[in-house]
Amino acid sequence: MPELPEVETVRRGLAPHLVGARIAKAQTKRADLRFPFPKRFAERLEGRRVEALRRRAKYLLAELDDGYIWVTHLGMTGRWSVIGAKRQPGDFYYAEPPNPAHTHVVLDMEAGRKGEATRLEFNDPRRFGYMDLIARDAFDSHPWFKGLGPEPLGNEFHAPYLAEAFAGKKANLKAALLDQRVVAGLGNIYVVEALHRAGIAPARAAGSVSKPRLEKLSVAIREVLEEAIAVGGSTLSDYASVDGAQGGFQQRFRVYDREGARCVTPKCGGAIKRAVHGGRSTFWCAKCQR
DNA sequence: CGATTAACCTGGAAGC
DNA sequence: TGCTTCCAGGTTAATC
Repeated sequence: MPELPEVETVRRGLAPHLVGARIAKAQTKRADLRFPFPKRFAERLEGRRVEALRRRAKYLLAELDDGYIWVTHLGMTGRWSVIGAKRQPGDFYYAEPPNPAHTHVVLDMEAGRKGEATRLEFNDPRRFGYMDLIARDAFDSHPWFKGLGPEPLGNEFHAPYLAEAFAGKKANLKAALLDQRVVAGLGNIYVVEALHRAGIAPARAAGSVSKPRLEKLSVAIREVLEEAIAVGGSTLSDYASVDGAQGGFQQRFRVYDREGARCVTPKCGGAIKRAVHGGRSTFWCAKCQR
């Protein structure tokens, strides 16, 4: 269930092992994930030094020293693990180790920032994840990236932007926020949670929402993402960070997966509803979301 | 244009 | 103990 906060958590966990380090050995265990790996993928990774690890929307971007960007999308169940990472019992629980039958990429790193040689494994039971190597100067025109909207935690995302993006739109708000061309990185959980915090019904036509409400919405989106990142994202079943730690934000869901429960908004207490739209569950409080 | 369905895959939970 | 059905973080194409 990697949405923006989960991908960001993985990025932060992976960075100390990747950035500044050279890939000593790369192995793929099959020819494809959701899509075929690029030609000679493993060979092209071997010997490369990772100069930076960034995130765009739900993609991880590793900038290599040969001018290529190595892209990973985690799909639904993709997981990067640092093998042998010390598990430090802290605020969060630990996930089951991934099933080795679904480990598809193995990287042996030379020394990273921490000075340790580590093994990194990509595991993905459903194989909705995907990877590619994109030349840096072709990145902006690449089909996965050229149409993406602004980062919701970036400076270009604010109420006036939403007003412009939604102008004349008859699609419902929830669908509009899931559209990566409008804003990049939100998924089902965080859209539903942000709409609840903003007090707006998911079925509202996007173009019909007032400016003050869009202000509330833009703030709610930022807040929910920042809170989620601070606790390592949300774990429904598969997701875990690179050291096996589960997220903590699932304990703070106000509507997601809470059908029939009472709304926690002060003085509300309405019943949380669930409906399916476009094949995905939507949760909201019929009393305080208008 | 917008809404819905299916497709890509596996595994876990629930129902009978 | 089976077996079947439904469901899940994402993305994209086809169809109505």
